[in-house]
Amino acid sequence: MNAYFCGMNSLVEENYLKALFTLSQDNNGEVSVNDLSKHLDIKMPTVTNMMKKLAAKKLVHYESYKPLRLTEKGKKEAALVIRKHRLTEMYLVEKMGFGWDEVHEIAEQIEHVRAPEFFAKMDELLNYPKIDPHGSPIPDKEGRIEWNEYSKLSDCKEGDSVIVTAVINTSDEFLKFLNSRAISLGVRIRVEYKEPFDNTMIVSYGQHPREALSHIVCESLLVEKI
Amino acid sequence: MNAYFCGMNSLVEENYLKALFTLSQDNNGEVSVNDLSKHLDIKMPTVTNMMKKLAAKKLVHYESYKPLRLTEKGKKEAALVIRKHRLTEMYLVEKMGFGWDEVHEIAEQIEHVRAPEFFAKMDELLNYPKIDPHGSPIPDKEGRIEWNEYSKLSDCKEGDSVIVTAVINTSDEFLKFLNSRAISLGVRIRVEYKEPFDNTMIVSYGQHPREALSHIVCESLLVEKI
DNA sequence: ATTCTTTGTTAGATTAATAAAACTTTATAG
DNA sequence: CTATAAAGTTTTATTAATCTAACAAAGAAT
Repeated sequence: MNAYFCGMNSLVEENYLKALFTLSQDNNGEVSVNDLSKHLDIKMPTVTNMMKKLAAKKLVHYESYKPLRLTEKGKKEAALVIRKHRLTEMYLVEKMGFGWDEVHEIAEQIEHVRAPEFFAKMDELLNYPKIDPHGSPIPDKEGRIEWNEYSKLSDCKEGDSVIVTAVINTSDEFLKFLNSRAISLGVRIRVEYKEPFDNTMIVSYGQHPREALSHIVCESLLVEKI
Repeated sequence: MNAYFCGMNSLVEENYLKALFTLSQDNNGEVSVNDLSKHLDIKMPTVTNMMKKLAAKKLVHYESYKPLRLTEKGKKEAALVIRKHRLTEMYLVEKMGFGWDEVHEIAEQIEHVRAPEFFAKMDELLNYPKIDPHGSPIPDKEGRIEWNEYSKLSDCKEGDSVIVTAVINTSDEFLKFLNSRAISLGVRIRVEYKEPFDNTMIVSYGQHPREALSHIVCESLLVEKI
């Protein structure tokens, strides 16, 4: 058998779990064999078969003709794969200089690497990020996910009041910039005006009644609406 | 079939090629089925089978009961896998702070990632290194290898004259240190004395008749004997 | 030169992941 | 309430990678 190369729970299994996890978010935990089949581009009989195997491993609840549901164990496994994927995306963007749009395919591959130290190191070098470059939450080492509704400051409207919750870009320059404007996690910001031409925002916060933040900056600040 | 996940030439195939390449260096290009079998920890019949498949793909020359030999195409493929492995090792050490001893297993996994941009980026960030952290040459993008005989300065004896050919550690601090002592690629160094206690070396070069280089420094300098 | 050992090959079987064809269940539309 | 469509399942088959057992060739040792 091939488990030596592909790892204990194979890369194939990881892909099924990830797909189940993703699809189940849109439909309160239930996934149809058909949707899964289409999502993975694998024929339905194959999917049915694999579901029986995953059920035998207590990773999914499976009953004939019923919708599929991940077990708690399955959810955790899936979350850990997603953790590897999102950490990788974050690393590729932050530390290697890839664009947000370029990293998905690469991360799709690297997420299957079996080397905990490697992912732990990325986590450390990124300073234990809670979100990925697209603002999606990164599950923790136990597979737990903080389901916060983050939005980019750049997506807020005039009059919105928000709390800065995370930064996407953690480059030195950006952090220095934030520092120079006394913006840090937890700061409460109000959008006073949004320039239609270049999307620059005039905001107020703390001792700063009127700061201009460029669109680039606003895109890298994730906030929670209040 | 599984090629969608494992890639065009599977990860398994890559491992056979890599092993063939490695083993053939010790024996002017010839490898026995037995050695390959032991090296990969795969039984002989399986190896024979695989050799027939690789022969069908023109990657090895195979004749019953004769030693195995990689074809030119096979050598190139193998070198490209080794390139990915060594680039990865170099990246893990240089950019992520792993120790030389920790990186092999991780690189063993990442070398099978199919994402040319990823390896190209590592290459770029490492400034196109020619050798890996152990001083082994990194094949170029065409799979060509410069077969130079590099040794570490720390392995040289009193009286040896050498030319500095490469540095293993490319950290800012180390490069600054080298700069401060006017050591750069191409400098001709003579080992005057080697302190038995801590392996510090007293060397002479250019305008410097007597510089002391610690063991740590000497281990990071690769040289060509003359 | 005959025997024994090592090395290599063949044949047959297994497992994981897949698909095609045929069949069954559930849902939908008259 | 049937008839049909859609979704799901079963059965059978294929491919890649592996193994064990049995056999064959090459090489070494007397």
